[in-house]
Amino acid sequence: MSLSSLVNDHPAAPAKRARRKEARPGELLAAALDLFVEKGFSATRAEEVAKRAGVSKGTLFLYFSSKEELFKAVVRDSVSGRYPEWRTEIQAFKGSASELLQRSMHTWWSRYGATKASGISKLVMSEATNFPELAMFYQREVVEPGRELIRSILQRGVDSGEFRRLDMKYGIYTVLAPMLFLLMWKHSLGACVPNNAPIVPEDYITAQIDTILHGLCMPPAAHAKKGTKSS
Amino acid sequence: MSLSSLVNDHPAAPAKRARRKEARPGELLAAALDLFVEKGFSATRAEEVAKRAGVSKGTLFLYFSSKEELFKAVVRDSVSGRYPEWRTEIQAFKGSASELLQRSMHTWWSRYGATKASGISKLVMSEATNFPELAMFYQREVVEPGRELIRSILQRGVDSGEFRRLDMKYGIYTVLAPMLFLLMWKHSLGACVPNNAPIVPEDYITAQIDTILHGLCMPPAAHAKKGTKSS
DNA sequence: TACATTAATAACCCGTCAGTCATTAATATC
DNA sequence: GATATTAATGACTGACGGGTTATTAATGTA
Repeated sequence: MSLSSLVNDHPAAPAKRARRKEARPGELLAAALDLFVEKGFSATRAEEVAKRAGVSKGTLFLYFSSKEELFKAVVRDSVSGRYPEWRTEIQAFKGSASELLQRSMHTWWSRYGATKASGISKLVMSEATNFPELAMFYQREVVEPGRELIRSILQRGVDSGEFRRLDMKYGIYTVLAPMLFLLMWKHSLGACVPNNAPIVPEDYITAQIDTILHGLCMPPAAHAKKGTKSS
Repeated sequence: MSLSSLVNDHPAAPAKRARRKEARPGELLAAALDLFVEKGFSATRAEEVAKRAGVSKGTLFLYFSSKEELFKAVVRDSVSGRYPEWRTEIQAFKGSASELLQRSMHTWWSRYGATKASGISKLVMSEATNFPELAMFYQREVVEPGRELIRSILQRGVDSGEFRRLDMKYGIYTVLAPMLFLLMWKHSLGACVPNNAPIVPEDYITAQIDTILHGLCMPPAAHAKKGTKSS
């Protein structure tokens, strides 16, 4: 683009003050997602969001009435929207509950955990107490639906006799805790502390699944077979 | 105290400008811990810490050269100091690795997780990327020693044949992840979102231990015994 | 009582930042 | 081309907050 302006600066030139009402909101949301994930809600500067979107601060407030509204729009745009698709896939899955759980966890990582959008979850956990309105918004739009998805997976295993009978209230956390921990780690200490043995998410998840399904203890039946991994 | 000043305001009166060089640091640390835990690092105001310690802002900076130094002092005072005791207790424990793991997790909660000091862990996870120096300080003084403690517990179980052979690198997270998740939850969404089924930490930990040790799947040997819980 | 020392203070400095508003310029209409 | 409309701007405001410093007063010493 800088080339084009050197070679030919009349047509398709960057246009310093272009009027692009349609494109602005999307560009602002993209810039805001980047910066919220990188710095958190509080530390993100409205002016910097605007600059990254190629616009002045005044313009940002022309499209979003406040920083909080901007944040909510980002969440709706890049997090809540994914649930319907996942719900459908889970319901359509043919196979054992173990397989479903494995696939769901790996898929969740590749489609959400590994993307920029996952930084939003970390941000909310981090700043919930300072911005209770945002926390409640997130709880309603993201946490509750997510809980239901996990519950449906576990319930399938219990109903089929594949899983032990579980107290669902806490059983959900068996899945949720390791995944959210991975997210938090990736976006906090894992991101800024030099580590000679960094977590490889896929390996971490594989290891967690193995323990979630089979536990740390030697299986009672497998008397002499030390160290059996199910993989 | 306000009573004493009404009844008798000459001896033992609050003394507006008392010189108490010995007591200040401790009082400032206590006030800082409260506020850091309540609001986080960035959102905590130096002046408010001073006020809570019954002192002016200038006095705070007389004892701690900056907000970051104040924070480090809080960490040393209320987190790092506990490790030697725990290490000793774990090494001295007589009993199975399962029992040791159970006791360690419950003890960790009652002595750390349930206290104010645990808010420091949440704070660091939350603000690590914005304050990398603090993150590295915490990694060195808290995370690494903690990892070693968990490793020693799991290794004991593997050595005795009680646990399956584990990849220690990820095995540690089997214990660490559910505990840190509980901490994060307690200090974030759990603290500000009204919830009709709040997590009861002791029950959560008990449930997690059960899954960590035995997994979700029905034990292969226990053919018809659906839903067996260990505890 | 006089003087020296230093703990404590409060006003101050300087930078930051969410949100506003008068002004400017790109487009639409005639 | 003239005029109206409105997208976009950037200077501005008001509040905030970490850290400093000149001043004050409590205590120790003689």
